[in-house]
Amino acid sequence: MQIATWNVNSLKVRLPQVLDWLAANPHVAALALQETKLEDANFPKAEIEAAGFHVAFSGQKTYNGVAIIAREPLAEVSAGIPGFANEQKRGLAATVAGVRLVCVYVPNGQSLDSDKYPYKLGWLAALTDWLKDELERSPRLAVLGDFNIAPEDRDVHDPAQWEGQVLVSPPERAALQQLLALGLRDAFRLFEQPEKSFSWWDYRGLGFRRNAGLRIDHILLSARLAESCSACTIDKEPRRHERPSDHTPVIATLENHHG
DNA sequence: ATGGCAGGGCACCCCTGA
Repeated sequence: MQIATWNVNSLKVRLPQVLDWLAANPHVAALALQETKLEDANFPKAEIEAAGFHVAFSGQKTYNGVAIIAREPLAEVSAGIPGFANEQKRGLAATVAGVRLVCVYVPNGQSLDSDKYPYKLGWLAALTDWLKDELERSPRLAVLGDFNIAPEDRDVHDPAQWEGQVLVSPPERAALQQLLALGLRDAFRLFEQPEKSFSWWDYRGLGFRRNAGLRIDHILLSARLAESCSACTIDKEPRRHERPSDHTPVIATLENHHG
């Protein structure tokens, strides 16, 4: 089975692309979406179910919003981070085919001197606390989403240009390392990868054409799932579409095993 | 030093994204 994540930057605009992509990628058992930007009352549940999928979602008007689309029913669905103020709809967990999936849209942070920056770090700390418990309950766990953190300089098209900015700052990178220290692995780095591999490119200034991007969308796997992971790839194809999202899907392939 | 592009709200210019 494959699991995938994609920040769609408005599901209202991108739903046809999402359904086309799922049809073209039949091994994707579950797809985590971020930035749906839809209140639950307006979520296209019927359209997604009519296409043969199951779906869970947690959204709000204008900003944020997360969803998980799956080919099998979703169990034990929970929105948000337990014990954390969840006005911003940025987290969703569900179990699909025996795998615990946690879909995250980590706050952007805006800039290092913004109030949103400490909010981002606090959000990540709360996520880490929660996932520690979640991992004890669910050894087969994957955290998928837009982390808004480029883990290392090799995940940045121009590290000198980005130095000192949000998405690459040492405290953000340290927060990601704290998350990994729970026993999670960055699926993409389990394998040899092409240099200059990114998952987001700025709409402005021909960012995609210049490959001026960042790798900020990640799939983190528990030790058990990392053992069964045989590939992790970034699918750049949707970024070439008309009206693309600025992010592209990231896909991890998990070999079937028992237990 | 600034804006570039895109989406949404909601009323046309502003906010946010990354």
